[in-house]
Formats: sequence, structure tokens, C-alpha cells
Amino acid sequence: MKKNQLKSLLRESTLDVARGLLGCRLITRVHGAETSGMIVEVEGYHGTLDEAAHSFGRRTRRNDIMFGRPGFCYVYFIYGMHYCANIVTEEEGTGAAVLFRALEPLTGIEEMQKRRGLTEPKKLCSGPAKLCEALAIDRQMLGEDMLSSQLISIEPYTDFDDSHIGKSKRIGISKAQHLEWRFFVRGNGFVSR
DNA sequence: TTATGGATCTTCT
DNA sequence: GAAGATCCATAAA
Repeated sequence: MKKNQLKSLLRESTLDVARGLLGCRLITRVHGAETSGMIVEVEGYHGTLDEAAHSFGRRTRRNDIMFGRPGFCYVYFIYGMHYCANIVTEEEGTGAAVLFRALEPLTGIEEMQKRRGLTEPKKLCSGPAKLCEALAIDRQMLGEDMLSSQLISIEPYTDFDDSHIGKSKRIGISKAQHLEWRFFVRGNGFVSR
């Protein structure tokens, strides 16, 4: 994928965006430190047809960003201690997003190790809350446009064709559990399980 | 105003 | 494999 193709990828349906994001690079720049990783695992969430999505039902203060423009960053706080990060998909007002579940660390690895208090590369970003801690993602990223923001952005890196992409049911949800909306790079050691 | 439970991670057994 | 940590948006009252 070329750099300018991200914008057109975001016009695709949520599940196609999810697949297309595998192999892209997620980058943050915080306090002068750049950290980035290749996206190797994601999940799709689609408000109106998906009981597991935060946007299911109606627009509220918490999920408001999910109804914004595609490419926006939706960060939420969970279990009293963790942040998770999404990129908004579908046209404005839809309430859909793709959750970043795991990265393969690429740059700023020392910084990630410091933030995580760990050195083992496979444990740095192998879960949605772990990658947020490693890349210092929190509420300050909420609502950033990931196609133009300095703080948090996405760019093409590697392309995977369908034969390298696995799918499964989503993890950690109590509703709509039958949907196979989780996608990951097959055989990559940095996925969450 | 209060009660409830969640798109998780770590540590312990 | 199970439990504890610990905040906050939402729904119920």
C-alpha cells in the first residue's frame, strides 16, 4: 500500500479496513520520544449491528468520537487501569471502529521497555492495553486525526495478502460473541495469543 | 445519588 | 486457571 492509499482504505467497510490495517505502522510521538510498531492484530466493532460495540444503542458522551470522521482516534479507559485505542471507520455518524490489539515493536523499543517495565519484546505490545502503555497512548490522543496528527498516526509499512491473515471470534466480550471480527497475521509471534 | 460491570493485565497457585 | 487491582460511564432509583 502506498502512503496516500490509507485515506481510500478508510472508505472501505469496517472489516476491510481491519484487514487492511494489518502490516501498517502505528506511531506515537510523546515528549520527543517516537515509538512505533507494525499492526499484527485487530478487531472490528460496528455500532448499529453490534451489541459488543461501545457505540451500540445510541451516541453518548463516552462513545461520541466513534461517530466522528473516519481516521479519528477513539481511546477508552477500562477495568479501572487500562487504555485501549481504536481508529474510527465508516462515514461520519455511523459509530464503527477498529481496535488495535497487538503490535510488533519497530522503533523506540528502549522507551517501550521503560514504560512497560519489561524487556521481553514479545510482551511489550501483545494486547490492547499493553500497546497503549508501550506507546504512551491515553486520553490526550482522543479525537486526533490519525492521518495528519503528530501525536498518533498510521502509515503503510508491509502488505499481507489474505493467505497470511487469520480470523477468529473477538476476545473479552460478553455479547455478539459469534461474530468472527478479529483479524491477525498468521504465524506472527507478537499477537496476543 | 448509588450500583454495576467492563473491547485487560499481572501475579499467584 | 483464578483472582485482584481500581476507575468511570451508564442505568436505575
